[in-house]
Amino acid sequence: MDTPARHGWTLEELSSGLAKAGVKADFSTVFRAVERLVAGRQLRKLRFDDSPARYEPHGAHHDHVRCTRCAALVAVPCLARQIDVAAIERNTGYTIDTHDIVLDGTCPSCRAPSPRSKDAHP
Amino acid sequence: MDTPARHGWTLEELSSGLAKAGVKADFSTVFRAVERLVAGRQLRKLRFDDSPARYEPHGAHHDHVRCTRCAALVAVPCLARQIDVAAIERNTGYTIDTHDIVLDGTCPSCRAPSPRSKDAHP
DNA sequence: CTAAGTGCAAATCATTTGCAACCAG
DNA sequence: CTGGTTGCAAATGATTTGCACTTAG
Repeated sequence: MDTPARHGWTLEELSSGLAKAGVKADFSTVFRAVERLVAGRQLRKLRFDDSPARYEPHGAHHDHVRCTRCAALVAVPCLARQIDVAAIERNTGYTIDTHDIVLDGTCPSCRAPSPRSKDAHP
Repeated sequence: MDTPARHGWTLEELSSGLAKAGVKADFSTVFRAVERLVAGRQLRKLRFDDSPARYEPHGAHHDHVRCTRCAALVAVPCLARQIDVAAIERNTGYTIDTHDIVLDGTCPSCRAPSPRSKDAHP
């Protein structure tokens, strides 16, 4: 099933979205604007697998669960609270300020209903 | 430079590494072999930011801490144990089988105690 | 012989960048 | 005028794919 939730936008989506909204902006202009926002920490750049980068407003942080078969994406509340970040900062010397957590698995639809599985074994 | 820990290999590294080891294999051959292994769950494909994909043996799982300034990468023991995965499976209906956790922050060297920083910026 | 694996070159795809025209101050 | 933006086109970089050719079984 299709997920109504947005997990940020790709440049393509932003660009065509703007166009549809009547704003004329070249792809490269959108690209430059967005990159500027990323640099200024207004946006976060997300990478899922091989798909094009997605950008999300920096405040809207949440983590993701992703179906490895159909690539469906679901957002879950920030999981970092469950991680002992302080311990990691202590052990690595790094100062942590954000994160990207993606849990990979199989979504309900891809899991059982279908009787035909093709790529399960060698 | 320092390569205390490997975080998988890029195709480029694998390819040239093989060459150096006397194995003659075209880039595309390496690519196909590696992708096959990923499909067969022998390797995991990792994505860090914009850099080329890295592949790591599926068993060697660990998570990462990354410096947003110099991109230095450090491995930390699997953090998923700290996350209540069961709850997520319950809430999303997904079956989780793996994950990718990247904590972003600033490494000690970039934090600035030292006057000389490699990539100083305005 | 047949199917699978390989090298090479060319095609894709997503992103970046160079540069001249353009707009606000 | 002057500096910062834009659009367009062309350049990159990383992957992927088509196809003819070997090679193992």
